[in-house]
Amino acid sequence: MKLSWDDMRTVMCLVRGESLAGAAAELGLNYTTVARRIARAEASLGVALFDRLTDGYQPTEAGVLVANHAAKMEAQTDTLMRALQGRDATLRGPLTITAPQLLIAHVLTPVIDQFCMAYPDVDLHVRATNDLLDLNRREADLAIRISRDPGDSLKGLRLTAQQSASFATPALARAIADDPTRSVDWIVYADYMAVPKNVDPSYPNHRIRMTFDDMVAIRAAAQAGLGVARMPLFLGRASDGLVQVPILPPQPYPDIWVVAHRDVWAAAKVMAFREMLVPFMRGQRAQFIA
Amino acid sequence: MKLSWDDMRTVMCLVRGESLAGAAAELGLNYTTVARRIARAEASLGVALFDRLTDGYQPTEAGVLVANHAAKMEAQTDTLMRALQGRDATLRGPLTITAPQLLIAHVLTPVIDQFCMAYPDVDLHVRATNDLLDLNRREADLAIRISRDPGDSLKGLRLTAQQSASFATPALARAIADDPTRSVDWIVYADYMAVPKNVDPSYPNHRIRMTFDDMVAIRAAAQAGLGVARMPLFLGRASDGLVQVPILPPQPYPDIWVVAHRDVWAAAKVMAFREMLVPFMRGQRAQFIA
DNA sequence: GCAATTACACGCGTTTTCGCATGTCCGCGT
DNA sequence: ACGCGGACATGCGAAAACGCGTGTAATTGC
Repeated sequence: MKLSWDDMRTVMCLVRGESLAGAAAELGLNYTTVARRIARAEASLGVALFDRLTDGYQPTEAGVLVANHAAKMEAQTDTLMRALQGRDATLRGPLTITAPQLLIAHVLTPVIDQFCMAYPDVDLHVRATNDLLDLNRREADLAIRISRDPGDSLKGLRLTAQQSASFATPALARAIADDPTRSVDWIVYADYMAVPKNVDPSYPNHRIRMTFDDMVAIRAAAQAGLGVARMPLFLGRASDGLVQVPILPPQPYPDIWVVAHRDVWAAAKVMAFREMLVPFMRGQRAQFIA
Repeated sequence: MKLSWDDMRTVMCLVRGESLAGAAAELGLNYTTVARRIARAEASLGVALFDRLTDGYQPTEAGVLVANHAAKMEAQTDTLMRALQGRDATLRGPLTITAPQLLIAHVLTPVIDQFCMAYPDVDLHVRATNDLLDLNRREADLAIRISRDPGDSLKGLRLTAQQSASFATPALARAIADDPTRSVDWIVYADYMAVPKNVDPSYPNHRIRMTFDDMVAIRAAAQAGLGVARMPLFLGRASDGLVQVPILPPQPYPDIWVVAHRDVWAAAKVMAFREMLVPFMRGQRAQFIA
């Protein structure tokens, strides 16, 4: 009736991963090892933790119980790791940052490069994604986010305000300018199935031509001349083949923040990055507002 | 920067055990293994967790940090184990009970024997000690305690009230009866450096002859005729060579309880023991009160 | 209806981990 | 001063854990 802590973690990963292979991937192990550990855990507890079904391992009630407790232990290790990281005064070793794909591509590359040059002993991992990584679970140490506030349990600094506006190809822009009453084709976000508010009333006719769930795709569609897209000023200005059109005057858009968990906010590497990022972004403010 | 959960546990045990050997004993490992795990933990974290001094391993600030978080994880595993145990509906496997030394010796032996006969598949461990074992940390599953209430987070059932009284050898008892004014020598608890309250006023002269921190020793001294001792009725009555003396009339004494953690209270083995214990103790009540 | 895929069990050879024996350093008491 | 015991380091052989390859059953896709 004595269970290894690592075996508890394995049980948790198997419940979470829903298959030996999934758990093994999360643990960085071969799936046979996961199977063996589960067998050992069940033997030492004398309780079945999983039902072996044809399509995989299905946790029993007891298995879920173990997994839930292990999850709390994992939260504890996350807290510990953050605490250790927050104490770390060195400018060596790994640092993971995350930012929206397009912000990295069009704005942040220089400051990332500058940081790597200045601190060659830091091995910087950049996770360019639009998903919000969980800083509590240490998926990243520092995040640059577009949002209205830094969020709970996170510490943040507002880097700049920004605005959005409407963009299209020069040809389409000219056509609309020539005939403001023609119907304007919009390319919009999938979950925002409407023409943007506050469009200039000189352009009375609109329709939604297509929707995407990804800004890269929206921009590509706009660059292909398929319609007008609303996007942050920095993005439209940095995109070849697009010009700003006056249909939608510059609108408020969520601010850009740099955020980190409170525990790691003061870590040397996190501070060093921030101290390079903040003045850099201050110098770039003109890109973001009209 | 990835630390095995078992290594965290090892760090905690080393901080707690204060030497490789102490930690190894707690973990059931060889001390070399502990040393290796600590070295591995430090390597993977890149932080010194212990200072190697000539007289052993001294935890650094970071080591204490790790140990504190591991302690919280341990509490979590304890909770889990109790939960699993509470779900256990079998009457097989280990069951650990604890009770005061003298209560086992003079009262409980028959019911313990009865239980072992009735449930031969349960391997019962009895921890006869006056220390209060920590039921939260699963040092025992069920405890029989002499106290005024079951205590926080524990569930309990009052088995019987009891009283204390004064006991001495028959010779000493006669001598005092012959001359109530002679000075009565008392043998008392070390931390209770006073003659018991509520002594019969017919015996006006008292002095404390000696103190002990252990009831077995007090009884032995009384049996050797060194003086009068206050003890629970059941104990004095069951002790060869002692008779009750009327100096101290029967006094209230803390009740006897059976207690267990709430999580394991309803476990099959715990219930089975309780269901044997409760009627047994009911039958023994006359032993405990005048 | 048959190939491809997913998910797992099993056996074998390798790597890692572990326990034991030995050696060193140091403080302590005689 | 010298022996003794506690606490740790080190090297070696044994044991445990692991990864890989193969085999099987059920499901999916064409």
